[in-house]
Amino acid sequence: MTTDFDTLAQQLRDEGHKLTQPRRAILHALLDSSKPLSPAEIQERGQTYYADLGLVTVYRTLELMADIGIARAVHLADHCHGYALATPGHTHHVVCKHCHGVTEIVGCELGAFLASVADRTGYTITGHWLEISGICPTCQQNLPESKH
Amino acid sequence: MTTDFDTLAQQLRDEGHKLTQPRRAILHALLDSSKPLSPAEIQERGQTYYADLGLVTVYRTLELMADIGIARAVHLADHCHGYALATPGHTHHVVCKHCHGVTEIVGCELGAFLASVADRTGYTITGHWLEISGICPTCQQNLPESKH
DNA sequence: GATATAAATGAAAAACACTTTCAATACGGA
DNA sequence: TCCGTATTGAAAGTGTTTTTCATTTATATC
Ligand SMILES: [Mn+2]
Ligand SMILES: [Mn+2]
Ligand SMILES: [Zn+2]
Ligand SMILES: [Zn+2]
Repeated sequence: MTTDFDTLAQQLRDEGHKLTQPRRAILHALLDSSKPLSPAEIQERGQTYYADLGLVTVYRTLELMADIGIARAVHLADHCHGYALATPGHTHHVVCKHCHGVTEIVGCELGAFLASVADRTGYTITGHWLEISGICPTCQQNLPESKH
Repeated sequence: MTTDFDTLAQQLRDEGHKLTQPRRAILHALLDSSKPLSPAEIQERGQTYYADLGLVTVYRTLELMADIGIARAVHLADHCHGYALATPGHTHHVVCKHCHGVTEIVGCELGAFLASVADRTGYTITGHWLEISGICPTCQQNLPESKH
């Protein structure tokens, strides 16, 4: 159940990537932390494992690890890059990975889930983001073949 | 039900803010669009309504409108600022608005909701973000008073 | 263990996104 | 119409992410 270093390292190898010192350092940094880290934080912590670790490599490696499924990007509340009018009633969005079109989902059915989160964590919940990604109907038609 | 220009403009006035040409232009730009726009896109489109619209004003106005509840920030998939290991089983996070601590939520209870989204929109759903914000138990104790 | 080769790296610079400062302007009440 | 203040845009500053490219490193093969 616990993801350990060797398992993650092997996943890299299995996907045909090299197991380099920078990548080892980044894995260790992520394993050490109980919370999401910014690229700069990952560089800083990773340098205790590999002193020359560069920031550019951190960016590249995180992208690679996210592609493979080893790491995941977590949006922090700052630096939001899009705005929409706040339609009454609270909505969410589905974004097409291919054409980047956005479809609004009216209605939010997270009430019960959020209540249970409040229960389990002790947090007072004040807001949430939900964004769904997929392929829109139009793009499904135009690209019935490839995968990436 | 439809949010029209006059209603939104009046909301600005009601909150004690001036109804300026830049703000009008930004409202029009947002009303025109069916999807979330970046600040730069809003400036560009807003300039068809007010040619001198500056980007700084766009940032300030969006923040104001979000405070009032007229606009909302929507995270687009780019420019993520944090990474975490993809723990097995798919998790979400609650982020404390005060201390920025992060608590992981194990388990995802969105299956039924996502299925209904697929039904309603025709999208093939390939992934989702859910992030919850609130005040953690510790911060609730340390700040039982103020609001902002 | 040495060698060959492509993948991966870090430095530097460029591109981009966002914020702060401040003098000039425009809104809205009187 | 006039006035006081909220609001504005230019400019400069800060921090983040990407691109480019010469060098280095991992690994497969010998
Ligand atoms: Mn919701
Ligand atoms: Mn989920
Ligand atoms: Zn599409
Ligand atoms: Zn907290």
